[in-house]
Amino acid sequence: MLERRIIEQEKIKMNTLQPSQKDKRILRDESLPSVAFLAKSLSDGNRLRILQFISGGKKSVSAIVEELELSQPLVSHHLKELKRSLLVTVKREGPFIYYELADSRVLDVMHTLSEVATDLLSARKTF
Amino acid sequence: MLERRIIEQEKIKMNTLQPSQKDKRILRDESLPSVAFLAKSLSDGNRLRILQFISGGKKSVSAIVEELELSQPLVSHHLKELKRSLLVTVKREGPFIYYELADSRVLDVMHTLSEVATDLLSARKTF
DNA sequence: ATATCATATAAATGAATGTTGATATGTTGA
DNA sequence: TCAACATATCAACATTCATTTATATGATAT
Repeated sequence: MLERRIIEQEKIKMNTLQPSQKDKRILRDESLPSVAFLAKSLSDGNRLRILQFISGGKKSVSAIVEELELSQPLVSHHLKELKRSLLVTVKREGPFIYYELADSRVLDVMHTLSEVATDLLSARKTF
Repeated sequence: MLERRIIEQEKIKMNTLQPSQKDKRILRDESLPSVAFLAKSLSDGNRLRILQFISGGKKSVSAIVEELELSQPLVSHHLKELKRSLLVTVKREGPFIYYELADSRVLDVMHTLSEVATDLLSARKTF
């Protein structure tokens, strides 16, 4: 019999009714690409290190290079990526170009993801 | 003269002193790879749609396929990726395999990133 | 003007990723 | 056992991405 399948289909229908009212955290589908785009910017360890470093105030490229011990072109590349996602702002001062964190909420996001990772990993080992 | 450069170097040194005390949101370097890994899982629009859909309760693969109008192998692939990052849990029930959101905080992260994206884009147009 | 410093860009490469189409595995009901 | 369904895996492909090395652009000081 196909009872199980039919029940399954009904559950699907019920669960998809008015999805936006069930949880205020639900986002509209149109906003997901932007979220994915920002998340992609946060998906590289070196970029996260850069963001964290410049969160202490504007930093020049050479300062980032020295602090993170990465090659200058690599840092420039990642900064270009971060600029493309608007996560950093740029300001020229004399020969230096300073990069600054555009929105401190990305630090909150990083912090939350870190906690989630810790919890998920510890739960993983609990069995 | 090299005064400017020297001053620059001093500023760098001052700003990097005791970085962990300056802002409690600063993470240890060792935790950044985990954050990057989770962010990578959130960096695809289809995966975000899946996460959002299953946030309403456990969903079978076929339910996801129908709701999101994606091919079944593609959904399976993304679910495998989400499982790899521990963001979803799996439970077999009869012929169906149900996926569930492992941690609702990823919804908060998505929401925050959405707000950040909105604000950054609107600031972009303000000039 | 020119040498030096700060940063960006270009070219090349290897690795990872998203997607599709075809096929395999596993479960259920007859 | 067998047919039908649910899901996973495989192979192939195009694309993106992180990184390196080399070079170009732009600002400053002499």
